Amino acid sequence: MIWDNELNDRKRAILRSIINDYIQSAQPVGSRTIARKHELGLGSATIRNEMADLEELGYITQPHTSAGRIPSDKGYRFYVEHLMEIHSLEREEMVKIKEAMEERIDELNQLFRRASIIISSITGYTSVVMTPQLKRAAIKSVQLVHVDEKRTLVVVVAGIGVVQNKLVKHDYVLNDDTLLQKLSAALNSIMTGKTIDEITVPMITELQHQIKAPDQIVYPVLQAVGECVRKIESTEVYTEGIINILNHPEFSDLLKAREILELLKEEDILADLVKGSPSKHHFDFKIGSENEINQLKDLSIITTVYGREGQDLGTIGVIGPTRMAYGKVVSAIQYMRDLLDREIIRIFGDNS
Amino acid sequence: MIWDNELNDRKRAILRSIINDYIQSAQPVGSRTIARKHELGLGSATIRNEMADLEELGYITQPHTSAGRIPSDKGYRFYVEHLMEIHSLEREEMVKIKEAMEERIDELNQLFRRASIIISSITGYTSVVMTPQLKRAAIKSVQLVHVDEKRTLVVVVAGIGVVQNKLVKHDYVLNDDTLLQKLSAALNSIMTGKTIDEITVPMITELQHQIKAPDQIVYPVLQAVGECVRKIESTEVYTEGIINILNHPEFSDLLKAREILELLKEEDILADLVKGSPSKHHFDFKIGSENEINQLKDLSIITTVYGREGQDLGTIGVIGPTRMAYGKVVSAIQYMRDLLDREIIRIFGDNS
DNA sequence: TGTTAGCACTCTCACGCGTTGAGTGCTAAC
DNA sequence: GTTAGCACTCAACGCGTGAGAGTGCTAACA
Repeated sequence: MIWDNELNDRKRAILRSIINDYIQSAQPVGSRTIARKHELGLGSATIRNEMADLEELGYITQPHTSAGRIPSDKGYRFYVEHLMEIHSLEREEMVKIKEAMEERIDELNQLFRRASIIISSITGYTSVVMTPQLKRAAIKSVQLVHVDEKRTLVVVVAGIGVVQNKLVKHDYVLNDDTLLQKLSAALNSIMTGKTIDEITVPMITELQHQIKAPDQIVYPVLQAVGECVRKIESTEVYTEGIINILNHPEFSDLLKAREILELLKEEDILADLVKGSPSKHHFDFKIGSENEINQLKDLSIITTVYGREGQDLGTIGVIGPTRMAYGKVVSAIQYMRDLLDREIIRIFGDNS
Repeated sequence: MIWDNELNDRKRAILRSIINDYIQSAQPVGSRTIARKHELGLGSATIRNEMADLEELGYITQPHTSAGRIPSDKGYRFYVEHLMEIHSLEREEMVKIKEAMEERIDELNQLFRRASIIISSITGYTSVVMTPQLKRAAIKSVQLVHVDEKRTLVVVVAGIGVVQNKLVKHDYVLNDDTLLQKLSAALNSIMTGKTIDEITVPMITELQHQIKAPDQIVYPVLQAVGECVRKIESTEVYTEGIINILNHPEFSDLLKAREILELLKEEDILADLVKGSPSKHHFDFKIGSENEINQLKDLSIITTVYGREGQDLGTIGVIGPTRMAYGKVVSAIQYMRDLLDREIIRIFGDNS
């Protein structure tokens, strides 16, 4: 950032005041307000001059000549990088979060859903939690469970301990599970330790030769295994509090609001939005027009990653208006990320 | 309905015209409009007189003296009972629905989700699908699957063929699944054919005596079985297109819209709203203030039931403004219900 | 007796207009 | 370099006015 020195301390202080005020009030803020509220020991005229400079430099803009100033995307960018104060959460908020997270949870999807709900309720914005993406997961075991004569449950356990299952319906009539046991053992012998794309057609034909299981059962089962692996490897997106968007005056225009809600509903768009926080202990900000999608240029997105270092890293984030309480959101996400990390270790054990 | 004769044919025709027009335009409709658009062979003055009568009887109201009339809840009620024409769906709509439903689906939740999405997209309103409630489901079998040394997957199959599973984490270290097989067999021997509340404590202690499995594994497993049964017996609510609400001019007031969205988000409220369509082949209408929840008095809800007669009946419905295209919605729901019935039989087989 | 043309009346909505107030930029004095 | 003062700008608000849609009522008609 070569521009860091473009602003002297006084300008920074004024910019910070403007943004803090605007975040709180959603109203353009004028020089008098700054002079009065924040004790900078400056008169309004001085502040006016500085504001004119800040405007020329592109940190703030004026909606119209006789209005106060509002921060530009560049202003917010400078704010999150240099000016923002991150005051930690209120004690009661922490308690609330902790209590909610400590209710007995032992499935991952519950955990993520819960986390998403809490973050959105604490911040008042929209939350997104993306599950870790497990690329090319090695299969640990495959189990077949006899449900009834025409249906079988396929269970796949992957390397780090994620489990998926799928019910298959087949035309072949199974009266007991002896065939399934044989098939299950055979599947394990060829699949264990491999990723799905290491399993080749010859292996399958070989398998069929060995145990002479009919096609009507083998194919559906294989397909289900593939489906389970796909589910294991794919990421899921949990989102909560989408309609919180409506609480903020910048979206009082129904048409715009609808458009945004429509977009945020789509999981793949959300996934696109929040992806790309590379390292841990680092927050990624996308502010307003830094976002690729044009309709969302009045939104900011704050994300970070959670999970065991180097392993399954998922993303957690918050979407809100550019005029977002950045400091508060950062601390909320931070707190939740730490809790998530702890819970994940509790559920999976610490095999790092 | 003692009032059925309160309206002669002409009044009915006029009322129908008013409602059809209003459903389409969302504007108060005046006497001239009716006289012109619908060929009733009557002058506007005559219609004005009839409208005055209809107003006095409470079927329509005037927003203010010099505006046209809009239907009251009572008017809509009469409309759905006597006046509404149910023209079947457009051919292309049917094709669209059928194609969407015929993509390979073999899990029930996918089916319901899909149905919900389609209904909401066809009608442009909010759709709700409630899964069948299986009260006191008999357990058909319980299977335990060895996942890794500290985790076991519990699979419960219930009478009609519904399957649920839950992953349990236990402190006891399992190196292979011999113990699980024994436990599984024992569980089956005491649980098969019983509902969950027929299983008593003595049975459990007896079981523990027999197979000498440690508490650290038996208790978590039992709890998981209970959890699975709970999931099997509980209903789930699928809803889609909530924000379609915003498309309708009656909810252009952001505050009201937000309130409604907030309510429709809650699963239990939805469940409350749509419950209570007793018999099959019958539509249940809740119009405006007939609804218990005051904030939703501008909404109507149309529901019907699907599923195999006498057995697992679920509910499918649509929520929209009282000014809803009732005819269209009814035919869409009808069509979808038939498809759902067929699919359910396909998945479960017809063991009725 | 039912229907309809005509008319006066009512009320909303959109438009234009002046006023108000917040906030600015500039200048001159400190 | 800072600040008080002043003229200027512009959105927002309230108000009055006129157009338009729709009504109810009356009187005439079939």
